[in-house]
Amino acid sequence: MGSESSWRPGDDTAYKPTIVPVHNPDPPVPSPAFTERIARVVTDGAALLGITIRDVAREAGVSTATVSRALRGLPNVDPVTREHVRRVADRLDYVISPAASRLASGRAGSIAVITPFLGRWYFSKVLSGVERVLQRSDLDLLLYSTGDPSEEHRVPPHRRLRRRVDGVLVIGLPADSPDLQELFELDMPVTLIGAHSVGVSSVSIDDVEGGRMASQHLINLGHERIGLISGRPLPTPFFPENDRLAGYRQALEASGLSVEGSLQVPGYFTIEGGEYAMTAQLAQRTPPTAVFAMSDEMAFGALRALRRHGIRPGHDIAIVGFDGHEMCDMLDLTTVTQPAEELGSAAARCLLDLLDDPAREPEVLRLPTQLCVRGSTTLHRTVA
Amino acid sequence: MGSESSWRPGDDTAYKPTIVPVHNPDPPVPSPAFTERIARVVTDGAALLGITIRDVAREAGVSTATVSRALRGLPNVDPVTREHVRRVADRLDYVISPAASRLASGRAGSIAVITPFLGRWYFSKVLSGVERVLQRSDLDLLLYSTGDPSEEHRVPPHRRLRRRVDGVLVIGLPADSPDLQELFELDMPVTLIGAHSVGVSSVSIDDVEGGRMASQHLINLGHERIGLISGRPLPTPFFPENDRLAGYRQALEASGLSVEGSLQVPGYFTIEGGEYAMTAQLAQRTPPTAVFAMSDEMAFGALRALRRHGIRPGHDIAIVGFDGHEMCDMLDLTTVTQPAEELGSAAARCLLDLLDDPAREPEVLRLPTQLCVRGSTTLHRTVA
DNA sequence: CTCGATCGTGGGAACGATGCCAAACCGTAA
DNA sequence: TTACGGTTTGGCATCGTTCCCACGATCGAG
Repeated sequence: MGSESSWRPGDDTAYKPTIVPVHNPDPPVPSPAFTERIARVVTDGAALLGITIRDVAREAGVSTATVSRALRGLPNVDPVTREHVRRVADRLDYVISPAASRLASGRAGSIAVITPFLGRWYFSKVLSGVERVLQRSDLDLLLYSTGDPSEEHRVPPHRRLRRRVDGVLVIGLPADSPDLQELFELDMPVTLIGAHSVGVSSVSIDDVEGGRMASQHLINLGHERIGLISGRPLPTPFFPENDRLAGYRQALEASGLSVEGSLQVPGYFTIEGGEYAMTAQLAQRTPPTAVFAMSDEMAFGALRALRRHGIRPGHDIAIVGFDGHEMCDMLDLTTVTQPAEELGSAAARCLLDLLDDPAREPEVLRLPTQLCVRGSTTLHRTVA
Repeated sequence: MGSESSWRPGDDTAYKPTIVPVHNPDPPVPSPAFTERIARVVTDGAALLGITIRDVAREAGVSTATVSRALRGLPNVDPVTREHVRRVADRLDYVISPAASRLASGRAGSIAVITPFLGRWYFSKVLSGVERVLQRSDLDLLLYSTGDPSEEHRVPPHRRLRRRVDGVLVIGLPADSPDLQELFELDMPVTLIGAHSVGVSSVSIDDVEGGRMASQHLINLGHERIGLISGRPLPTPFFPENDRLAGYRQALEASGLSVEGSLQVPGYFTIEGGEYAMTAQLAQRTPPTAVFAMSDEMAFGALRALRRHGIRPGHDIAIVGFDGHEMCDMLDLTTVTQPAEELGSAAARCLLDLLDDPAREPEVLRLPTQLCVRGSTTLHRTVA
């Protein structure tokens, strides 16, 4: 280490380049408390005890209040003092105790991410985006997975969240869900991802537009019987993809096409589900000539079903997915791309802003989607 | 609510079914502290303050110590007292303050999961398994993503972990990594996932065996030029898949086949990387007749490259992946399946055990892999 | 030169639980 | 009756910060 900058308060305790100041035989005399502390370190093991802010304060010759202010970057600390405190803290390898800090400040220092799934494409991508932003804040990211919103929650997290987090990020819960209402009652900052609700911050895509885009694309190709592979069975009141469904319906109605319930089959957002749904579509007396799957994973399953039946996507039938999964390119699947990771990072930033100033107007962000046309919808269909 | 069970200590403060006990005009007189507290609730807003253990104690007519014991299920509490305290706590909607609890107990009440990636198949599956187990413990799950271990860490988390967590779960960091060494120096319970090291708990698969299984399968089919799509470029000292590579080499050597460096191309565990790697393999003067890709995602990319070149997997070339990705079935890809989610849940259980009793012998678990043969390796090859 | 403002700093009371120890209580045996 | 183990319970110090308030020093304006 280089030369030391000048240093004022309590010059008797001026910075000395000794590594372990305890062994320093010079005045100031080690306070009895400090000696006793060291004794405990020796007997109990250093790891158990750790250095506290008081040790830093004593060693730096200032008060604990000053150490706290200096280390947190608060104003009204002399730059020289601040630097000196930082040095001492560094030298002692001081780590602030989050528990104590949280207790004293009343802040939880962490935010919760609530997601129905972790192992599925969309959710893991969103989470990835969230984490990237949160990493460079000093907030902890607490992860809660609830399982499918239509099922029983494994543990309703609301109770746990109470004094534990400063804000919540919710992925893929429909805005009208009762679970969400409970969450709002906790009144702490919340940002929705992939959903939106009046008076609440949210980052999402325009699902209506996305659904319409996919459907319109099929209509433009001349299709008139357009099937839908939805998520859960359609009478489900609260489900995240109502908007995507609405887009599908609107597009069809706008073109004077009938929206037939028999052409809407649930695929449960899984590959297998998509496969079953496609098979069901094909079993109809008049099968659709085109299918819009509400997620790529279901579309993948649909493609498999088609292959099993010897039906060539893009030739004999048109398929559109939704998400922008990396595999679409491989499988030559037309899809509506959404920026999942960006949804996560934007939402995290949004929540951080909200934490800064809880009175701030809730922000509603819509990120763009894009139709990505591939082989599964190449061939135009002759209008009957 | 129904009738109240009998109740002993301090019968003057016996349970009364009033919702807000403060308004109860009977003795015992509300202590000044309590009145003052309520005043603050009124002015500052109830949400800010919250009910503390003292409120519960006062309302239940017992000491805070008893409340603490009763609510935490500690022994030596009269069942009647316990039930009564529980009821009162419930009625007041009391939530324990994690910060205070942690400060007093010295436990952090949370564990960290450190993973290089979140958005990739393997890691998201493992995380999913971890979360499922941790959910029903009372520990918080803190998520830290580091980015690729070969790159610079975005934030070295070790410092942050110090007083923040009771234990650490590490996914996919090679046991000999320097990062891991630093982690061990924190000396708190650690369980490795997908790696193993002497003296440390770990849950992994037998990667050597897995790599050999895949390679041997190709050898058995009569292949003699077997390419490898690895992760990072091979001279990398610390990378998680050294074992998988070792299995590949062992299998080849055991069959008297030469292990050629030119047949080992990095694919960076991504689809694109796999595609490039496969293209590079094909560009060789004598391309391999079979390829083992160290992950399914890279194998997917390889398949795409093959399609681009008009080469039919299973006919003109054999491909084996590694992981057991759901898409393998769709793409008819032979692969070595590993139980990613179970790795996560087993590791979480292992860490919980370790937290219970830190002196316990470190547990080393190996979960089985399985070769899953599909169309990409069906055709036998005539031995030259 | 005096009077505020402003800045830097220290003292000490919270924050809300836990955990140790002693006290109270209980039933039983001497 | 007393003594005595065992169980319940209460009192209180403690964990390591933050935050409020007070205090002294410095400085420019009147």
